[in-house]
Amino acid sequence: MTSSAPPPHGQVTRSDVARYAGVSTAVVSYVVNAGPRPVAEATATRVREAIRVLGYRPNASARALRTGSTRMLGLVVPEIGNPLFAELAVAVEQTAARLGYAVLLVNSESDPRLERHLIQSLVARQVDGIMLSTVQNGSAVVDLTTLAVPAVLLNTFEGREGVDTVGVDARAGARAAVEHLIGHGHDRVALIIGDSGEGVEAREQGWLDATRAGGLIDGPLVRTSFTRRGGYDAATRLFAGPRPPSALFASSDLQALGALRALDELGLRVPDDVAVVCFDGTDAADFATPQLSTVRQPVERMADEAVLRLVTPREGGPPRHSSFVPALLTGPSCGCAARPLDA
Amino acid sequence: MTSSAPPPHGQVTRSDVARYAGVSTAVVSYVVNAGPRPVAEATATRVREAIRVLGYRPNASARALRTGSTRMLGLVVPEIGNPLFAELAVAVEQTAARLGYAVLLVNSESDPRLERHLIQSLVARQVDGIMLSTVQNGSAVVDLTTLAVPAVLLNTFEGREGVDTVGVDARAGARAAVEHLIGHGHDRVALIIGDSGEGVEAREQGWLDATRAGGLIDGPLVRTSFTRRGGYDAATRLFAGPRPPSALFASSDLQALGALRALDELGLRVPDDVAVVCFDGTDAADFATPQLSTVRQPVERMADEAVLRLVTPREGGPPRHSSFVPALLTGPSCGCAARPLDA
DNA sequence: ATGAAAGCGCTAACAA
DNA sequence: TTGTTAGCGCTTTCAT
Repeated sequence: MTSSAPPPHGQVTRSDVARYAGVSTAVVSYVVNAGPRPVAEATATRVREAIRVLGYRPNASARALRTGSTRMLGLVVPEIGNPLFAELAVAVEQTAARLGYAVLLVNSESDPRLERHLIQSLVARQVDGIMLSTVQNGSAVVDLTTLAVPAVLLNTFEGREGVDTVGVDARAGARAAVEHLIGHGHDRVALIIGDSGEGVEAREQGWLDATRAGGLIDGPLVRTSFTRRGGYDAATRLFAGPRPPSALFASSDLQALGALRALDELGLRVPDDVAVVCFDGTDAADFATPQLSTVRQPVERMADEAVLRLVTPREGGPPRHSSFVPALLTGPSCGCAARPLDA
Repeated sequence: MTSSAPPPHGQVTRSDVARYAGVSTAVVSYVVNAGPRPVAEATATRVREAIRVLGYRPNASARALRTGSTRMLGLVVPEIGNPLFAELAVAVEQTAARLGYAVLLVNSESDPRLERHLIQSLVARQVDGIMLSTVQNGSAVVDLTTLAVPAVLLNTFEGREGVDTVGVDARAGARAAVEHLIGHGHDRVALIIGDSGEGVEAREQGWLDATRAGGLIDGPLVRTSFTRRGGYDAATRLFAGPRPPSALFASSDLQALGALRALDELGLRVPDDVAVVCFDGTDAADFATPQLSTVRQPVERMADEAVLRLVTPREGGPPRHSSFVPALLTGPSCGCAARPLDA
């Protein structure tokens, strides 16, 4: 039993370990980081033992200061209560964790001012990269390019000047959804569309593509928030008018959920009186009553791509846009058969 | 126009600012931190100008290393896809932000092993405190007390040895819910209960309290996960038997959502054939079809309390338990009138 | 294979 | 009121 008890107060540092193991602090570093210089196996064992005995934990702040990397990524979402963003956050976190990064997840609550503030705060905390699911189309992006922190924009439909982007081909997805409704014989397909944020125009365009290709006159359109509440209000308004639609395409699962509620209150049955299809493809759509037909965003793949972009920064070259293809999942809400629920 | 351009590469540091403003680095610190020593207004203005011109941002890692505080809190939740935890996360984030703290939010996916790992990783990142909404009842808590990081357990029904706890009086809430169903004339109230995690026993106990006080025989009980899927499976099973219940109490909003779906598939109407009440009181319950009667957890107040506990550590004294009283929100799913939706 | 030591950017005690 | 400076814990270059 040698001396070298852990210090009475304060944290155990690398030099406590070094002293206990009878080596230099450099060697402790080599052991902890498995490099960059080799260490004799016997020495390494002694060091590991010292670490265990003393309960040593490396100080991440010191390491970050020294290396210039916190191994943290920032993720900004408009609202974590939206299952799409919840799923995205989970996927991002998992991918990041696999690569040794932690994720600082923050909520902009769809507020551009708050969004800006949060981005600044992430930068101040020295995150190694920022993923932004932005509310707005322009301003925050400017910040991003002048930030000196790698950034990627998530949920964008198309590329952006000066930033990497990752998104889904929302136009094609929306078009497929509406074409499917037309295939069911509907000739008046209303659109419930988000009032801001990325990909709104694309979804609207896809809806137009399909209605026009199908020779339909443009159906009614309501612009509202991406929430349950938005969908509820929109559906209520759509069916208050004189010529209600026979089908509904909602730009988010959440909006469709709200619409289902409104339709129920109006005594309209889905899909008999009104067919419904939506966009996102989260669990919430799977378990809605009736199960919602929905355009599934490949959240995991988008998350992987975004994280990879940040942690393997490409040298030079123009910013890139990755577009993923969404898949239409059909279900009873448009008159198709139910799909099996995930286990 | 003096010299002192920002350094060609690398970050602008406090000494760049000091040089530009013609002061010492200490003064820059005093200005940035508004203390601890006073600075002449003229000097402060010059410093602020320098900060602006050079685009200086304090390095959080260096500050953390120096002060021993990262001003970050960790929040561990079992699943961010559950709206209860999403709401909790938002509330925690807001309270923390107000006090100058950021929140590292992580997902344990209800996996005890992962939960442990995440807690360790939060400690390694030097968070100033940890909030844990734990999956399990015992083991992780042990970790917590030996962690040398302030911790508080969220979503607990009662106090715990050695840790601060914050929770809801789930037993009283469950009892109120079930008594309400009995008041509607139901004499066979099934319980769909979570299979692990905090507060499970309390909810079960509250259900028992009510059925026994009402002179009912104990209804059927299904133990399942806290998810939509769990509720769906449980309801399916409950109504496959010979003597189905006339009412259902589910231990989470999500379970109730799943149950609604199952009931619909079985051709049972709510509340005519089966009444449903659940626990949590999230937005999801508000917008379900039909609107769910639910026991609302005061998420914001619990979050406030948890954050406050961590950032204002009390000296000595035994750990404390804060219990909040939930409120029963009635709605059509049990036969009451709909409640107005939040704006 | 290992050790000594510089220095990352910041805060605050001490000096002036 | 302001300046000087030690040192937080770590990584890594340069010696040995």
